[in-house]
Order: sequence, then C-alpha cells, then structure tokens
Amino acid sequence: MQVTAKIQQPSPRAFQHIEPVSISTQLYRHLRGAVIRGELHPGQALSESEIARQYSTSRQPVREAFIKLAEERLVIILPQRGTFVVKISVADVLDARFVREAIEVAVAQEAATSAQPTAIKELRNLIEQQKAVEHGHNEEFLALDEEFHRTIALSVGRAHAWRVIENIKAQMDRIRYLSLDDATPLPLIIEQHTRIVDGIEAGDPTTAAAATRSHLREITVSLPNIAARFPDLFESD
Amino acid sequence: MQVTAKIQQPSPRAFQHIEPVSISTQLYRHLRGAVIRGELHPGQALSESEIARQYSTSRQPVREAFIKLAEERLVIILPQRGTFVVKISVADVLDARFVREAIEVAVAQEAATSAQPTAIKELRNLIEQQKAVEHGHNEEFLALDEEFHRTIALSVGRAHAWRVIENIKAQMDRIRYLSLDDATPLPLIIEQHTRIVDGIEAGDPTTAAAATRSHLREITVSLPNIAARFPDLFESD
DNA sequence: TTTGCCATACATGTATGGTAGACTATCAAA
DNA sequence: TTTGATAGTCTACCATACATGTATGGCAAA
Repeated sequence: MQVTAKIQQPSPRAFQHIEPVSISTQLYRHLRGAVIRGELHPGQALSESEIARQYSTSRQPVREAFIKLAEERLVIILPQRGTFVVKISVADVLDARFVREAIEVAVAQEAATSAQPTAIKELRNLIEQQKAVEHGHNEEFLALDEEFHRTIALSVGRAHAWRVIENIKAQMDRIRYLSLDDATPLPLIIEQHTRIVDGIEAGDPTTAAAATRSHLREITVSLPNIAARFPDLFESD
Repeated sequence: MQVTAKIQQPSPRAFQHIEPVSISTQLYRHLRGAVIRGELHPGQALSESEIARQYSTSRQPVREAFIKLAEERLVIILPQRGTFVVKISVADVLDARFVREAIEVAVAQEAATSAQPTAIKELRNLIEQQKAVEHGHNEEFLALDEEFHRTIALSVGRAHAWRVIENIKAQMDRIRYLSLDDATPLPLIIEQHTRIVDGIEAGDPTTAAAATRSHLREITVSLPNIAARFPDLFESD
C-alpha cells in the first residue's frame, strides 16, 4: 500500500537551487549600484535600447530591470517618453530617514533585550574593521557600515525589517556618495556605533535606542548643505 | 538676443499627464487584489500563458505584472519552473507586523504633536463611517480601516512611510481575509481607533503611541489560531 | 517673427517565436 | 520491485518585430 502524500498543488520544492542569475537581475543590480553611487546622474535619461546595446543583450531584460528600479523609486518610467534617474528630493530623504529611524530604533531595543553574545562579538569585530579602514577608502567603510546595521537586525531575526531598511537606505546612500569626503567624520560614526553596541551589550534598551536615534539623525545636518551644493541633482521642492 | 535657459537634461516634465494605465499595470492591480483576498490560494501555481489567455493579452504584460508581485513577495518566481502564490509564513507576518508597529507608532507620536484640526475631524468622520458599516460587510470595513491609518500618516506628511506600510499591510491583510467573520470584533477595533484619535487630539504622544501599539498587536492573538485552521495555506515553518 | 502642420526619430508597450532548463510519465533493464 | 534512461511537456527567459504615443526640427503660411 502506498502512502499518498496529499500533493495539493505543484508547489515549489523545499530544496533551494543554486540560482542561475538571469540577465535582467544582473542588469538590475548593476544599474542599482550605478544610480546609488551617482555614476548615473539624477535626471539623466536612460534608454532601453541604448543600455541593451551596451550590454549586448535585448531590450527585454533591460526593461525588466527598469521595472524593478522603478518599484524602488530609483528611476521613473514615463510611458512613451522615457526612463529617467529620479532626482533626489530633500523631503523624500527626510521621510525615508524617519521611517528608518523608527524601524532601527525598535530593532535596537529588541537587540538590547535578546541579542546573543556571538552577535555582540560580531558587532565589535565589525567596529574594529571599521577602525582599520584607511583614510580615503570610503566605499569600503560604507560596506562595513551597512553590514553593521544589517547584523543588528538579523541578530534578532528581523530579516523583513532589514529588507525594508535596505530599500530606504538606497535613497540615503545616494546622499552619502555625494559627500564622501566631507560628511560626518568616520571616527565619530565609529564612536556612535560603539555606543549602540554598548547599549545592546548592557541590555539597556533605552540607551541602545537613544544611541541609534542620534546616529541616524546625522544626515539631517549635512543634507541641506549637500542639496545647496548640488542643486541640479535635487528635485526643486 | 536670446535668453538661453540652461536645459541641462532631457528631464521629465513637471506637468502630470492623465496616465494611460498599461495592461501590465492593470493586471498587477487585479492579481494583487486577488492574492490578498485569497481568491488565488497560497501555493497555487500561476502560469504566464494561462493568465494571458484569460485576459486576452500576450504573455509579456503578465510577466511584468508577475515581476511587480514578486517584488512585493506576493508571488515567487522560480526560473524554468513556475510562478506561485507564496504561502503565508507566520514568522514573516509577525516580522512585518513588527515593522508596521514601529512605523505607525512613530507616526502617531508625530501626529499627536503636530496634526491639524481638519485631520482630526476627518479621522472622527472615518470612525463614524466605520460604526455605520452593517454587520457582515467586512470588506467595506477593511477599506475604511485602511483609509483611517493612511489618513493619520498623510496628516503629518509621511507619504513615504505610508507607502512602506501599504506593502506590509498586504501580508497582514491576507490574514484578515482568512478570518473575516471571527476576527477581532468590529466594535473593539472602532474603540481602539477612537483611543488613538483621542490621544492625537489631546496632543499626548505617549497615549497615542500606546493606543496604536495595542491596536496593532491584535493580530498576534488571532494568527496562531488561523494558522492552525488553514495549515495548507501556511508555510510549514 | 510667429504660428501651425508634418515628417522623422525615438520612447515605451505589446505580441510572438524560439531556447534551455525542470518536471513527469513511460518503459526497459537489473 | 527498483532503478535508470528517455521522450514529451511544461515553465520562465530572451530576442525580435510591430504598435503607438511623444519630442523635435524643418518648412510653409500668416
């Protein structure tokens, strides 16, 4: 007799495959990075066929990459007119920052009450790596910075929360790349990171929250200056 | 002599057009609603060609609608295998709820300090409409519920925050549609809404925050029961 | 000079055919 | 009974052609 497993649907396998990254996904990642790093300028027109030529592919994968970028508000698709890198909006960045603060503060509080020692060790380690970044290697620092924040979120199992933050960060990182040299000094950022971990390790949600809050408010200081320095890259709002 | 306006980029017009909604966008909205309402069952396979036939269009718009749904984690696209309505994951819903609480609590606090009287009037009005919903017309109530939360966010200019919540809500609403009849009683929800507005009107961020928090925690009570009642619709995690 | 029409080029949107990979059913061999 | 090979059929992915709306420059008329 056969045990008939009730297969209600041709549902996806539990096993994961080594995902073959499609062309459209590769394009998406590539273009996303270029927009965030400012290599593609806010306001610049992107052409499906032009990019298809550049990457020796057809328009379709490019088009699908555009759709994903548009979902993330990094480009805007105007039907029958063109696709453009969205200009940065001061109001939008501040709104995004607000959301990020709300989420990360909540995550920090949670971490302070339930983070494992291994996670704290990992965070300390990341801070050491941040200290070791040589002057001028800002991109390297940005990667470590992102990993720091991600580690906190994942340490308390908040993968979804991190996914949301990841999108929001894209908008904020565009600002950081504009002011790589004269933004908040790295030692100050590192000190703020240290205070956050201190709060978490001490099991003190209030301190961890406050440290996270003040850390994430740095951008509100530099943003107006940057907007004034690069008026062409910003929405006139 | 001609005044040459410096047109630096072929940037998009400031004027908005009446957007001609593309087929792929229509499909996206349609399918999104169907997934949230549970008309398309978690785990169910969707086929590009099948849906294209149903809506008398080609596969391409369907495909692009799928991509947007996948970005929202409502479907999962497995290359060369199929596209499936994602099963509901208890852990994911709880994680989404966590994020939503973080954002909406922050918004409520802000509203308590800076909401305009017209906004409060609008909120009171929405509550009255909620009271007027006849027994059994739950979909109508859900729409008013969504408008209530959106109104709070927009009253303090947090459009971006609302956009994030809108995505998150999709996951949570799938649960609500599963338990339309025996979920939290409507009068209780209305009372919670009232407490939130009371806090906002009183200019008391602490009360507004607390009211929002407990309101958004309702789902944690009903979720386990629902998951136990519809095991097929949930990820086994 | 200004205005309005129109040809042209270019944009995204849609339709369709082909390809490679993944699953299933079938059947032969052990 | 179990295993393995294979043909057939499904899928998403990509390439290409066509449809349709938009921007623009030239040119004739006012």
